Amino acid sequence: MMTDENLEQIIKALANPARREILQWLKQPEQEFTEQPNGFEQGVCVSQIFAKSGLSQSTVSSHLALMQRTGLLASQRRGQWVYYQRNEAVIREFAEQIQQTL
Amino acid sequence: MMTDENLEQIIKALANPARREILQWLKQPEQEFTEQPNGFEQGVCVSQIFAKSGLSQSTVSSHLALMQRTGLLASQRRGQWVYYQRNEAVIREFAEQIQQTL
DNA sequence: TGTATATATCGATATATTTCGATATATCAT
DNA sequence: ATGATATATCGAAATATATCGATATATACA
Repeated sequence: MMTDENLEQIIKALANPARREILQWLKQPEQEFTEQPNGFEQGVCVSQIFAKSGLSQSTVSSHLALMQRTGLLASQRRGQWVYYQRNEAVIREFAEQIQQTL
Repeated sequence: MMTDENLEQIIKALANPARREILQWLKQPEQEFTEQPNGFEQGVCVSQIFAKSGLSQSTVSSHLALMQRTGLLASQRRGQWVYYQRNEAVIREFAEQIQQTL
């Protein structure tokens, strides 16, 4: 069960269009991004998201970091790259919480 | 089917704790507010929400107006009073949209 | 050990949101 | 009409968020 604070964080995270867009892209990496060295198993690396976003590298990095803090995303460093992916469990729980409590 | 713009408005509306709290209060007016002249059938009047909120009258009024613009609330003037109530259809549709598209 | 590449952090600025008090408007009661 | 009550709007100040460029850190490779 998600804390109220976490719920609040997630709602705020979603209140930004750039972050919502990134979250959508990460649903279907094969469709949204070009091939990566190690495939999309561990997620999509920051530079790909950056390339697609039209935002600065620092802005993208901070959006990703924020979504990770909320639990919406998980990240894994693999050498020089950091791969971000959706945390489906958290996303599902958030959606259920909204259904039940809103 | 809700437009993307409306979805965006609603998420932003919910990104504020005072507005979320008001939305919760309006689920069970009998429990949250003192009796009103005409009962709670048409909703709860601004002054009651104001009294409970700890915010200024103008702030409460603007939160309510914003939630009405998004569709989350509906309002009805009855003499000097304006009654606000949840728009359950919109709230339900929003929750479903989140479930399906997040 | 350098140098290149990927990502994160910092500091500054621009924009958006929240909140308030003052005031306007709308309705009611006398 | 006048005064009282309820709500909305306006303008300003405070706070939060988004964004950027510059720079720091982390890893890879020659």
